Amino acid sequence: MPKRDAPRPTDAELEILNVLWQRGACTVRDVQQAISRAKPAVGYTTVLKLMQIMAEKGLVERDETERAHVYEARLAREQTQRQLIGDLLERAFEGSATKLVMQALSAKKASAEELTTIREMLDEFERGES
Amino acid sequence: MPKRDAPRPTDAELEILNVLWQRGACTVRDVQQAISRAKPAVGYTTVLKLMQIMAEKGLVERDETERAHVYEARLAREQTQRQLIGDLLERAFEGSATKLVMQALSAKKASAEELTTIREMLDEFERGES
DNA sequence: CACTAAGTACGAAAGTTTTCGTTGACATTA
DNA sequence: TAATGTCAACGAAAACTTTCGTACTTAGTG
Repeated sequence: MPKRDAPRPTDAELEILNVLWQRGACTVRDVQQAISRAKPAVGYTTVLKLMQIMAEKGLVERDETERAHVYEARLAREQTQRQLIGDLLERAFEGSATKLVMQALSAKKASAEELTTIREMLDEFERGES
Repeated sequence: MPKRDAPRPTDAELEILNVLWQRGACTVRDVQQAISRAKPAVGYTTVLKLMQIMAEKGLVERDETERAHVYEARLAREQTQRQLIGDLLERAFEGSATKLVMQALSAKKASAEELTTIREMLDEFERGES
């Protein structure tokens, strides 16, 4: 049986994935401490349980060779980002990427620098597509 | 007491909001039928219950003057879209609108026409901001 | 009036997500 | 070796989401 598609990660799962993407493969303790640095702190076993569930769901891969298991995100950050964007596109934007981009720019006042980067991206995108 | 901020709508709630945005103020039956046209059908009382909860949460406003209550989205579609995008930006894109736009374009192959529209938006945005 | 149709309210079940306590295994060290 | 600390596993509680059955109300109709 091939690995089933990874489901959309929940909020708490995404928080864990962010740590794994930023720091690479991690133990549960690594992740728990990283999260607790930025937040009111969540218990160790909470994070452990979530990561076990994520392994079952196929969101992360677990290396059990060491006593402290090491977890790694199974999909690249960009891949998950595309998944989340595509999902939101369908659920809230009627599939219109244009509208989504428009709201993205007004949701977070983009800097001039960002706008330039986006313009460059558009150029590249157009070249690659046509 | 001022109305508390509307929380992020859940998946099922967003589906209802989509109907209200598209058709304007609606009764529960209107919404239930609209949803059932596009889906395996969900029960009437399910939709009713959801809309009652949404009224409590402040996602919709309810007009009870008629026997069949009439519901209306409390926030404009664009406002909710911004909320969802802003939320996703924080949770999955480290706040980088640029990265989000990039993934949006590659998640859904944007057409040349869309790219043009986006460019125009960027121009307008830049003028308005600087 | 009795009956039916269409509506709201309510509560509870089922599913999912998030939380953490407890247990037992294993390692480190006094 | 005994005590202490770290870990995975498990189960269950708590919170939230989605579903629908049932009861009650009101309006229309024979």
